[in-house]
Amino acid sequence: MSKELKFNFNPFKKGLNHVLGSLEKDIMEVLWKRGESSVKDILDTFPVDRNISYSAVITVTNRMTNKGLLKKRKMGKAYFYTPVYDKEQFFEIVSKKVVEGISGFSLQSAMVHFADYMSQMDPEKIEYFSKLIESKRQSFSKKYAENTKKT
Amino acid sequence: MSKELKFNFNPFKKGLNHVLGSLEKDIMEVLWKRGESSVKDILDTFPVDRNISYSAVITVTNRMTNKGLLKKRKMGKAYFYTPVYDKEQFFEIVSKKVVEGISGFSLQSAMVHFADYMSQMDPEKIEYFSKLIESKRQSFSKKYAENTKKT
DNA sequence: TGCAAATTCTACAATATGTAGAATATAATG
DNA sequence: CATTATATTCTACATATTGTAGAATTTGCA
Repeated sequence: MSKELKFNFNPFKKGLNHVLGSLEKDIMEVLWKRGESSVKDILDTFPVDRNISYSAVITVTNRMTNKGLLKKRKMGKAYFYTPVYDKEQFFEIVSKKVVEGISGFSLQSAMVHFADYMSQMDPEKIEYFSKLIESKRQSFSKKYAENTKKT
Repeated sequence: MSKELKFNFNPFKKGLNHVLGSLEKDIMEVLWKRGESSVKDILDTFPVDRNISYSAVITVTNRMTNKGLLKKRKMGKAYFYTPVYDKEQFFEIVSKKVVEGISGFSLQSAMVHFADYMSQMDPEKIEYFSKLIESKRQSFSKKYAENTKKT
């Protein structure tokens, strides 16, 4: 029943808007900050000059629930919404899926451009990544050697 | 005037369908294979049982032109379409943009998942990437050292 | 039981993509 | 130059996603 999380990645947007619409993003951020909240709670966090109807928010929270982003629970007369994934998990899931997707799309290009991107980063990041890859490389060699031996 | 290429990346699809709709993909592939072609040329490459109208193809080729995927040129009575980017360039552009996007989204996660993905690849890929990163790392350290010296 | 508050339903807008019919334009040819 | 085959343009509908909201209905609580 619980839908699998599906999303698109828009490379031309920023931050959460890579993955979420503008209102969806605002709602997610409110929920990550406040935790379980009602539509009224969410509306209350919006600046007064943001003219957005109760209905609009409810429609979007329900759509997000159907998309697997939120879960809802009735308390008193209102529904309260909670993110299915906390912020860290969400970024992890998106990153994993996009990295796998782009690697499958063109591993060679992905490697090159990732390396390029890294090279513009601060040395610590590159060091970190370099070591990460090296450890992967070694653990793989080890496994590979073992398998070879077995065969 | 010539529009900048814009696209979305759908991590849940495969190959070119990560970026293109089904008909768009088929058209791109025909054009990459045949080179500059008319709508009729494109239609002729489709299997007979694929009932698709002339209008449908023309509409999509024109939309692709507006999106910056194709350029068109009148020859005789018909327009002929050509990809703005060859296949390799196109994969490069998409990879670069998506890698930059996902790195900006969460560099830490991207690094980890990219390393994970690599670790499932064959050793040659990991070796290659390991060396790529290492060379980037070293050239960066060098530049960094120089800049430090200067300051 | 009655009302305030919340939900559901429905619907419209914009964008993206697939699809195609009707009307119109145009090149080539007799 | 008129006819005709063919290509284009225009328009429009379908589905999907996201933003938006009014109207009708439900419901919890006082």
